[in-house]
Amino acid sequence: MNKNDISVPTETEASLPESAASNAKRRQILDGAEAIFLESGYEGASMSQIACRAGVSKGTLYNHFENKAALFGAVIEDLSRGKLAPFICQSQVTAITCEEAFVQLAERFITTLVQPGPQRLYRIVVSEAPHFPDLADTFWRHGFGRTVNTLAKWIEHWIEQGAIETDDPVFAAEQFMALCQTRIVQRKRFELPVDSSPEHVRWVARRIGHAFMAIYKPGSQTAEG
Amino acid sequence: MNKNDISVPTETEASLPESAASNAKRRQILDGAEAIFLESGYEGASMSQIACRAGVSKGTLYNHFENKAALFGAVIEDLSRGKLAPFICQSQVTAITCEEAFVQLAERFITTLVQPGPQRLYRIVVSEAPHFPDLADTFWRHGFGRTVNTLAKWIEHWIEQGAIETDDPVFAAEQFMALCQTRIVQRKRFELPVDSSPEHVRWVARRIGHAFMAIYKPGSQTAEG
Amino acid sequence: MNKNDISVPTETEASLPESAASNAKRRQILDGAEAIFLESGYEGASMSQIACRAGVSKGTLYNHFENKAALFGAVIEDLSRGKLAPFICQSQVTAITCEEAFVQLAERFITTLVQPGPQRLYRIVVSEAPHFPDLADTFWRHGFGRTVNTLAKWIEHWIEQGAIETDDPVFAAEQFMALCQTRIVQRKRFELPVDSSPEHVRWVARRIGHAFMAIYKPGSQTAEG
Amino acid sequence: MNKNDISVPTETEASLPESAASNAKRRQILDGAEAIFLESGYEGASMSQIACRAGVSKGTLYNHFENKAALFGAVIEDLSRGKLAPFICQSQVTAITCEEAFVQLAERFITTLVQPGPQRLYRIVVSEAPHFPDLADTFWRHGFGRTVNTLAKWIEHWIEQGAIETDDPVFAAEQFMALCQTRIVQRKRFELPVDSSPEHVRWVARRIGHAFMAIYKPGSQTAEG
DNA sequence: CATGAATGAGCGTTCATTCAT
DNA sequence: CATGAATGAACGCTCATTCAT
Repeated sequence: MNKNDISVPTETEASLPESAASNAKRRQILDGAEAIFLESGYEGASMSQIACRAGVSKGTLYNHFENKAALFGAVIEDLSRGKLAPFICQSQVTAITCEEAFVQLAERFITTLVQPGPQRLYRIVVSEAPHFPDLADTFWRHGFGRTVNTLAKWIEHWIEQGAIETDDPVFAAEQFMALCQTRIVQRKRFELPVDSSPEHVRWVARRIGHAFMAIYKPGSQTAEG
Repeated sequence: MNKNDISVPTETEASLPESAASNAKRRQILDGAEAIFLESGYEGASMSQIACRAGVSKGTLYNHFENKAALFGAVIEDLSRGKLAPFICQSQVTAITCEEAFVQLAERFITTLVQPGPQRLYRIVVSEAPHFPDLADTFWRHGFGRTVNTLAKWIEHWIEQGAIETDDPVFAAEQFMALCQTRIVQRKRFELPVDSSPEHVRWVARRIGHAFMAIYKPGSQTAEG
Repeated sequence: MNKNDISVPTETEASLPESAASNAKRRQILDGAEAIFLESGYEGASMSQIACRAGVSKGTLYNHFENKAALFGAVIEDLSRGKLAPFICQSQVTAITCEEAFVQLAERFITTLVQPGPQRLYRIVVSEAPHFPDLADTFWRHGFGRTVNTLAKWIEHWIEQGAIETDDPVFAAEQFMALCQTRIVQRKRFELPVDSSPEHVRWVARRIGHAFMAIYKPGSQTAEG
Repeated sequence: MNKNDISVPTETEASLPESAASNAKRRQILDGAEAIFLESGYEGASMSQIACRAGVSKGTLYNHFENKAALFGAVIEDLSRGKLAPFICQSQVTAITCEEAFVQLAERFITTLVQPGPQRLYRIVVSEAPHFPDLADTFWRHGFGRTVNTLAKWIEHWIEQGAIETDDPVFAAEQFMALCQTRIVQRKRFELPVDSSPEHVRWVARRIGHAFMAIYKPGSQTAEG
């Protein structure tokens, strides 16, 4: 494993095969449901639309999932696991210096987060979190939280290199991700007009990398309580 | 005006009185609608529930607002203007040093943002932004954006004092607000368990203040492109 | 009175003046209500629309008319009396021969009956007749029935002239009116495409006049039981 | 085929069976809807009433018909095709002389047209014709127009016999039908009191037959332009 | 297991009507 | 007498869910 590879091994899914045909239908339903839920939100989506988009009958939905809420839960888990995680984790960082490495990482994060899929997923998870207790937990474990953990380990690597200094790499990772949501990601979330060109993304990423280094480069933590 | 006062003058609302009774009913409806919309989201809220909570008949809703969407828009505007803005803006900072001032500010921001009202408003605005183009704009102008502007002016004050150095105070303000959403605010948004005690808030705020100073204290911007 | 004048003296309306202003408002309401009822039918019309078109408030409607049904009744009476009757009755026939006189009359009838106003009035009266017992009676007394009576008297005139022979001029009048509804009027009622040019109207009218004379010219009634 | 038989072969309906149960429900809904629409008109009928009368739930209505308008269209087509056409067309005329044949035909027409079903159908079609462009066309093709065509062919038969003389049998047919609407049918349409006893019907029919012969018997067309 | 018709509660909205001002 | 806000029943229609086939 390359020292710069921050990818995370995909969890070995138990994935008892049950029946190939059944799994195919389940996949078909999940695909349709993901499309509709992300477009319309939980309440805005209707089981009829989902059945239609998935190309199955409404009854089939209920053969595979107990009800709308259960289907929604499965959709979020599937998305968090399969769509979001790969986006964020499989990053091959090719930088030489530490700061440049974080700049590249910020660039990738921002680029990923402003895409429609992750944006929509973020929206729906945040908005339904109060009504589905398990949902945000799922999203966190497979998505954001996982990224934070990966990032924290990567930061530990740089600590070993002597390029970063902190006694709380997890907090540092969270802070880095918070910084990545400055301006572009933030405004996109509100559908406000914002320049999201690669050039602007890189410009913001550079400022983030610079800021992160300013905070955590060895010697800057002295004053901290 | 105290130099540390970052409050913003409330916009002189035209607020043509029309009729006292009519305005009272409008207020009554808005109050009921705010409660329901924040609880259930846009699609999840029903006009019947709103009428019930507001203590008026369903027909009355439609005498005051053209339809559900218009009522929702009015609710968001009212909340952004009346609930969020005061929370964020009317802060009397009593600090002596610059860093301590930003720590206090971070503390106030976090404390505000983790409260149920702002959390719910954030949720609904983010989730409905794609379906209501005007909505996020309203929220931004009266809420977040206004806070950013206020904060930027405050930062300019510290620049004049020689305590902060940057040529882009608005970006710095956005970065400060992004930092404030590390850990507690972020996790609360996902309804994840997190220590939001005043002590922990203060601890996070201190780290934010320290980080912000590390980024923007005079002399740290030299390496920046 | 010209022997060819088949107009009917307008009934001396009691029309107690009450108040000029009140009558003006009543007129205003009737005008608005007529427009809406004729456009949308009884059930399809709403009191709100009527109030809006009439330029008065909804409450005012109920100050002048007990309810929707009463307003509708007044509208039909007003239309039957004021719009339909004059159209049909005030005909100056300038013909020389009896047949040509009936041709001219048929021409006028057809021309009148295919116009939007009378068509709509016919539609609404026919369709609401079962639900408003008085309504069709009103329409008949002031509209169709009055025309039949006028026509019957006019036929009697021709009987005296020896140009027509029948012992039942009222039935003859009804038959003449039935004939006038052949083709053009009939098809217009179903909104079917039909040539309603003056030339075609005249062509049909000639056939009607000819047919009527064939039925009622002296000597043709001999075989009748 | 008897020369006096003016019946028309029922169109071979494709009537793909799809499923017996589905067609039965459709029939059940149409029956309920016909009853309600004919009683109350299009706007006056409510989908709830129809569901109730048909003995199904409201949702079922919408499984079988896209909306109220589509259901209404299907009702009119069904009535025009199934109820009106047979009434009018399947007439076995047993007359010997031509005039007596037309008297019998008039008698049947009048008898049919004064019955509640055809009366109500006429009312609703005439009143909704402006709002449903296809509707009157459907009614005409399956109902009135078909009758006119059948009648025209029958008239041609009498022309061949030398009993009738005209170069426009279709217009003659229309004229005959117009004559049939004298007095009884006309007044019934306005719900006016009128003697509709078989004796009176026969009396009117005799006058119509006599009139029709007077117009079209050989030799009477000479004066025509 | 897939289907799709059936359900009835509930949706957003409009209605005719009332009544305090 | 004019007004327009208030009402709640009813509107056309959609919903999540069930179940016989």
